[in-house]
Amino acid sequence: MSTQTSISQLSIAEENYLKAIYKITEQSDRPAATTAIADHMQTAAASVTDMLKRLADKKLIHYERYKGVMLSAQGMKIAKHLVRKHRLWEVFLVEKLGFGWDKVHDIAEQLEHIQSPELVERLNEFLGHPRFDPHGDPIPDAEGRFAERQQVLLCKLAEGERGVIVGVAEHAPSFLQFLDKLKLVLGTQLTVLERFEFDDSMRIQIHAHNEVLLSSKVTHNLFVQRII
Amino acid sequence: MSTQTSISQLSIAEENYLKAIYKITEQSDRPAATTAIADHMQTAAASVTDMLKRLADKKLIHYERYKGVMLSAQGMKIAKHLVRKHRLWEVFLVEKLGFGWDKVHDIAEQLEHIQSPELVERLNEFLGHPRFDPHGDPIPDAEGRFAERQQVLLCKLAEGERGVIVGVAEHAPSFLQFLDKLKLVLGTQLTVLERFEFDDSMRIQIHAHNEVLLSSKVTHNLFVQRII
DNA sequence: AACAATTTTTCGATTGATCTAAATTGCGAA
DNA sequence: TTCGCAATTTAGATCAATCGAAAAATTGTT
Repeated sequence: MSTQTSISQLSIAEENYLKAIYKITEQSDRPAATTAIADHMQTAAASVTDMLKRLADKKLIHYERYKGVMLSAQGMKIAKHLVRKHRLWEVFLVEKLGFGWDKVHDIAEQLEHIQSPELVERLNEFLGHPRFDPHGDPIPDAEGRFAERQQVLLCKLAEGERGVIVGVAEHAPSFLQFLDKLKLVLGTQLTVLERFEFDDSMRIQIHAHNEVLLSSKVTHNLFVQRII
Repeated sequence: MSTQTSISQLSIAEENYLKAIYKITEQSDRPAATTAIADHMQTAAASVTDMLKRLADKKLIHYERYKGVMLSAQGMKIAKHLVRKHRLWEVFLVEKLGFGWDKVHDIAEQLEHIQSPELVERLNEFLGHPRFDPHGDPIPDAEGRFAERQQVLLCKLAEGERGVIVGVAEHAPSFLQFLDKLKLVLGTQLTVLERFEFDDSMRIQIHAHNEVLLSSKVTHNLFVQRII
């Protein structure tokens, strides 16, 4: 057993900062800048600096002034647990309560702060140990491990290639509602009929008969798994 | 349609005070005293006075200094909505996630602060519109109306009378665990075999064969519905 | 290398929620 | 009726979280 710091009761604000730092550093693997965090959290840069000092005192981040910030092992653990909770609750809201995938983010944003390890594990059980959330994002397991998946952006597919929609890179409700309208939901199979270089758009065949023209914006935000 | 004040985004602290005032005034119908609130919330009396001023400014309570406090119509509405959410979440935790009835209070205490009217109504639907929570307490409907039920304390039953357990007055985990041990769960039918005046205890028949002696403390905290 | 632009931090202040200690009010008993 | 105690409020302080403005550090450009 490791030296359990009892998941050190954090405030909601502190948890939100950890999650923001996680999201920012997740992509680039480089330290998160103060302004990047401020942008992500819709707060003033001065507020971020204050909080970084507090989080550093609690050993949740590695912080040197003017140098950006990285999560410590403990901070990473908490951040991943928050992501786990967020995504499990999203599955609950969509699968059990029937919410649309465009409506669940804000509610899950609140639910992820509920403190109860047993609740999380029972919820996971109740949902059948889902590995992906309603947007196709992987749900880390209790130890913080993510499921891997062969996925590429739709824009990477060549003419004639087939794929199945497995996720979205963009989570804006308007984008998700647009996908609903076009019946481009997770699990949908498609074939690339034609690619137009001049504007990066693609003509796509969905199911048997439907055929749609997708803009660059769309093809760059849809994850598919190739079907060979 | 009424003049929806948009359920005026309150802080968790404010919501907790409203609920405490609700619980205290619910029984006696007389104004809640500052110290009663302080006891209930485990805070200093001075903190209560501060908060009462803030809640009075927001028109959620009727407050005159030194005179105690009552909920306003708006405050009552919010308090009842909190009770509704709390009890619905308790049903969820017990019925869907398999928690024991002695484990759900603290988690529901957190979940009741989640803000989303749609979530509450979908949860209610999902749970099959329950009218009572796992402890037998009534769940107010969306308009704040409670279900009525013919219930009396077990200690009110005469020798020979029969009843079915429908609720508990005391919610302490230790009491609930004790009831579990004795298989005195909600829905259990029982018959009063004998009453002992000297210590107010009762000999009770449960199901077909079981027979137990219940102390005054127990019989004064179990609600039963008479079977005629 | 020097300087201008940008980023980040510091400073001083505010708000909400809390506390202890001191002052005030209300009420019951003598 | 008044005196004393308990309840309540006020006063003054703290802590977390936030802000705008000013100062400091870094970065990039010439």
